[in-house]
Amino acid sequence: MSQKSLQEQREQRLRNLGSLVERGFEAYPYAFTTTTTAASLHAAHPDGAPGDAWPDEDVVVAGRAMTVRNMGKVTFVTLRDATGDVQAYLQRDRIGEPYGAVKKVDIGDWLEVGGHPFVTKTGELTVDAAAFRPLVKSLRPLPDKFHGLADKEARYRQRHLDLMVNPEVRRAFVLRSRAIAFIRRYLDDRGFLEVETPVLQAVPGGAEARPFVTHHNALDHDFHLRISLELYLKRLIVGGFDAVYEIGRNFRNEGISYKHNPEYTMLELYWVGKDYLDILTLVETMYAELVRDLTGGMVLSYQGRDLDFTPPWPRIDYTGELAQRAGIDFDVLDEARLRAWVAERHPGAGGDGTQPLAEQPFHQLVAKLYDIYVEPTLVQPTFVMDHPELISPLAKRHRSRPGLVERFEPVAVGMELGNAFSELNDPIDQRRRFEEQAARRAAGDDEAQPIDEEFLTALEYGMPPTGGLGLGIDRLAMLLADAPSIRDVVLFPLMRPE
RNA sequence: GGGUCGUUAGCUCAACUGGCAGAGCAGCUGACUCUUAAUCAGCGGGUUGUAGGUUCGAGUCCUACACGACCCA
Repeated sequence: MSQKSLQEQREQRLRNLGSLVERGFEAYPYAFTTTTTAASLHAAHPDGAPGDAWPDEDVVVAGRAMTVRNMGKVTFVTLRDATGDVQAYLQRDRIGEPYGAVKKVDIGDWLEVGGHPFVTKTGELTVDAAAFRPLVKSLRPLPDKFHGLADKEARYRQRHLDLMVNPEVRRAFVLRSRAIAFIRRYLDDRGFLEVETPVLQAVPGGAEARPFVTHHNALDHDFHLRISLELYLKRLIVGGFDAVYEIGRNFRNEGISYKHNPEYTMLELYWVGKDYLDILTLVETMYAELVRDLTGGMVLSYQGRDLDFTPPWPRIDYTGELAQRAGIDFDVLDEARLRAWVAERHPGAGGDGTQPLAEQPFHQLVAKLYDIYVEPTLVQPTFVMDHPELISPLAKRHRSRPGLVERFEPVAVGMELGNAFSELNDPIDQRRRFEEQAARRAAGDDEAQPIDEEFLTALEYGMPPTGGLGLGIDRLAMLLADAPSIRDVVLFPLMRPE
């Protein structure tokens, strides 16, 4: 690919770097020290009027030159640091001979500027430079200073550029980081212990998903990247910890969509002595307090809709809601009747050539009906309660509702935000559930979970009654940042290599 | 997996029913001591995603491929 213009600009910038060195500047200095930042300088002088000046206040700021307006013997430079933008004013009469080097400053270079603050005729707080120093040369031109970088592919592949020129992008990732920090603080304050469990697993379990496979050379064995944190964390409960959590990356070998990235971040926690209703209270309170802490209110504006996180959130019944939404007037777990109903209502095969809905394995059929009739209708934060056992192989049977388990999912804007159970701690029942999963695997369902004998053995030592939770961090960040796609809250979303 | 759309200068985008590939920003030269999308004058910058095809002639039409976006399942 010929890039003559780009090459010319790069060569010009290298020549400019050479000129700066000839003038006695260090090409790549090792450190610099500032006295303030763009944001704190603005905060220190909030109500400056044109003509105001603080000649006794010496400040040093540093940042990337985003615009350079050279007017001959005076030059304005907009510097951007991690906190925002601040303008610098370089005039020959004040700086003296080194002013000649200003012509060799390119947009994108980092500059250190020392001087005193004043307010320009047009009311902008500015540092009147007594001295300046280049900190690093940018060899490449920045994207359009007005339009920024718009091409989504370029923004994802070159996130550094996206962050540089599209300041609102930074905000989403700051929010994400603060949310994670809040969760850590919240759980630490309640006596939870943060732990780390293996990413490389011989038997990937804890969820129904296809794993990535990798190979360990010295052991000459294939391992899987984890698809959940669940089974190892429960083994820690067996071992005697009474409240643990992990915030970590899961890897699922499946498609990409606005709410799915193949690697994504989950919070999982396990809490001894608690059942799913205790966990529900924890989720409701933690989510609400987090939203209030980060945004100041309980209502988030997401893609034009107001989401109210004020507890208590509505609770709806999985099977009951499905029946009502779909207009089914019998028990949705009555397989024969449901298949007949589906055969009548959804006769076609899926667009991807899969078998007709009515002929799919019953657990898949139920889950798909939920995906069609229930999940998309749930906009406000809502708890979906008491799932069928056949789609919940790790959750404890409901204490009073046959065929169901003690489980809930927080849902908002049609997105599953998490998943929680009264954890199944009966090793005999757990083995039976695994065997059902194994039968599904044998029948060709490669998302069904393999039997994890080590986990079963651990359970046989006795896991005390425990409530557990998985919470999607990326989707939480989407809500907080008002981001329409998960790729807007993942710094480097997975892309096919160019 | 299916459908629709997109890919033109470093960036943002034009280019009619096929007829010399353009603008703004960025860059270069010059002017300018309060500008802020600075302004003014001049100049350079292209294998139009890749590979084929149709045509006197292709950014434009056809085929395949690559990458991406959006929608559907």
